[in-house]
Amino acid sequence: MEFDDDLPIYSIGVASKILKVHPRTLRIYEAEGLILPPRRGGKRLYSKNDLVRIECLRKLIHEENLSIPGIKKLLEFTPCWKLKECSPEKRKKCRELSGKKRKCWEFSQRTCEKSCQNCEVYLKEN
DNA sequence: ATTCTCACA
DNA sequence: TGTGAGTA
Repeated sequence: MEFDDDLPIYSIGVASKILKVHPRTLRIYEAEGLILPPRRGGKRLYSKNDLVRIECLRKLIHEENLSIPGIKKLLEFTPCWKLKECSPEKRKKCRELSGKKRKCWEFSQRTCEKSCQNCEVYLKEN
């Protein structure tokens, strides 16, 4: 099943082991707002897609020589409807609802190549 | 046993 | 980025 990929199931310990990165690094990514792992009982839980996103971050940092602030800049200049596969109609609603509350990329979590349905999720939540 | 936050010889 | 302290 594919929708399982968004289920938060990995603890930071498991995630860091799979990704072979220091847990501290993962916490830093979150503090920088590059990844938004939901928490349960104060514990971060990463989904399969989160792991993919993190792999993307590390690829950008190491292979593309981008810094954390650099990536944040990149995201700021990349509207969410370019990151995701949003229909013009959906896009319109999205902008009406989001307004100036949050920056696009703050809720447009997605992987490098695959899109997600956060748009719909966001619409439901509001 | 694990994770969390904070701070740094 | 990594590591240790003190908690929860």
